[in-house]
Amino acid sequence: MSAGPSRFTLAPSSMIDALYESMRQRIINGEITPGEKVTEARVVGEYAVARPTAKACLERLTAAGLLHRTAHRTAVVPELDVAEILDLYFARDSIERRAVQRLAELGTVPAAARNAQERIERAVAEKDFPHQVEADIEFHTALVDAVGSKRLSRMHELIMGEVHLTMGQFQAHRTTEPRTVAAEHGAILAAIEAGDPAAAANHLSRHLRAAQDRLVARSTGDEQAQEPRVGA
Amino acid sequence: MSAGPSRFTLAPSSMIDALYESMRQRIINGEITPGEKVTEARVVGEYAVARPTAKACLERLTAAGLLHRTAHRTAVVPELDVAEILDLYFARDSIERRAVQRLAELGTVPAAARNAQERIERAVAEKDFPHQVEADIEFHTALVDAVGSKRLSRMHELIMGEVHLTMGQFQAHRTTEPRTVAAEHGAILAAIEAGDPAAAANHLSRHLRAAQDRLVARSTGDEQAQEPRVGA
DNA sequence: TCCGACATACTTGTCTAACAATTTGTGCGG
DNA sequence: CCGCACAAATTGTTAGACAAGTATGTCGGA
Repeated sequence: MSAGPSRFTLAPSSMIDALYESMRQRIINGEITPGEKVTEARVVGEYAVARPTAKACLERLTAAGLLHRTAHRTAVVPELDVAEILDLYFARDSIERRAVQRLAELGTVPAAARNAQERIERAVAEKDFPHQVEADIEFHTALVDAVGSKRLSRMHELIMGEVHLTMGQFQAHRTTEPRTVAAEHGAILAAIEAGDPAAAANHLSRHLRAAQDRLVARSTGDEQAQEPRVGA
Repeated sequence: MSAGPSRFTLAPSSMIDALYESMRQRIINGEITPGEKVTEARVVGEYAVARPTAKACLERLTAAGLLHRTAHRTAVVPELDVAEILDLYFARDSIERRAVQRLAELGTVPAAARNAQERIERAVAEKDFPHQVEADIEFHTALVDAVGSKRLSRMHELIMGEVHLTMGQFQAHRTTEPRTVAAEHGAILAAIEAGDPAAAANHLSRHLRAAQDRLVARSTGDEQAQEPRVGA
């Protein structure tokens, strides 16, 4: 219609949304390290926004599990211990297992999942770890979204922030084994296509279990090596 | 300790929390009917609070599914159609089914659940429908919480607001069958105590299916009787 | 030297006031 | 009867301010 002075706003149309996205990226990519304090005043200073805006942003991040906050205390980026990793993956398995079961019953393999898997392989070839992590998240999110349940997707989204957080921190150690991951993803999709709910669920649970074990192994191994090393 | 001028604040220590609780009760009990608009200015006028406070309250209610809101539009109490009821109960079943499975594996019957069941029977005897609904919610919440997974509980909480909403609206029709409900609850607990995950899950799914069918039946029946009647 | 109480600084919770941007409703004219 | 422009209502965001709570540091006493 009117080719007037309208600007295309790729920004999420809302100041708070944009803030949230930016802060989310920074936390996930490890730019803001676990244990680091994030005050409202700091956000105000870094982005030139008003304090209520920063406050709303921190509240959203807290709701997504990317920040921890109590009463009148400063928000901090959480460092998940072993118990919380187990809890997180139990919740994750509950949702995704149900999702792939339903998908197998319907026999519908989501195109978005195949798409994400291709992107994973491309990122692996280019040794682009951030995109590899992102594509992996998208693969699992695509599975859940394909069920078509708004509420299942919302519940999944509620915990995937924390999952992303653990993987982002994990990425610094770059000990992922992309070949195994690709094979496991393929097995899940194959079981869905074959219409075998039990097999799909089992493949998924094994896949998640492997990821969980890697995280736990790193977490316990890091216990005495808290400080980041400085030299090679 | 100074026994000074400290007042005992039973209110949830935060203005916004108190507001949220009050509004939540009013929406669930049907005082604010589905389809009714809830502007920020209205909340400001009714509670004598500042607009930012009211805004934060509405945002929380929206996150809990008790209000629907888009962009610059006024928030409204949602009326769930059949498709959304099915979606809601699919999500609910996913969580609670997993919970009772895990409980049966551990063989631990939560005391809070038995407690809630007693309260249901008492409310039924006194024909106190609001408390009956509340105790029923607490029964199911107790099952999930007993698993001990913070994140599973949070996901459950995310959708139970909407469940409470449907039951609150349902309550006006008072067509629940308390005897059947008590028997179904008992069967679930028995299966958990017996350590039979599959049986517990099946009992639970049947129970939820029955509740869902009642809601759907009412919803389709109400389709042509939209307006509330004025006379007896 | 060590421990505890008080004072101070920092951070968050909430309010008042205001302006900007967007949606919705209404009335006029074609 | 339909479309367009204007006006009202509502929300998004900002600024500044004060109160309340927490954490920290210092000082005095044992």
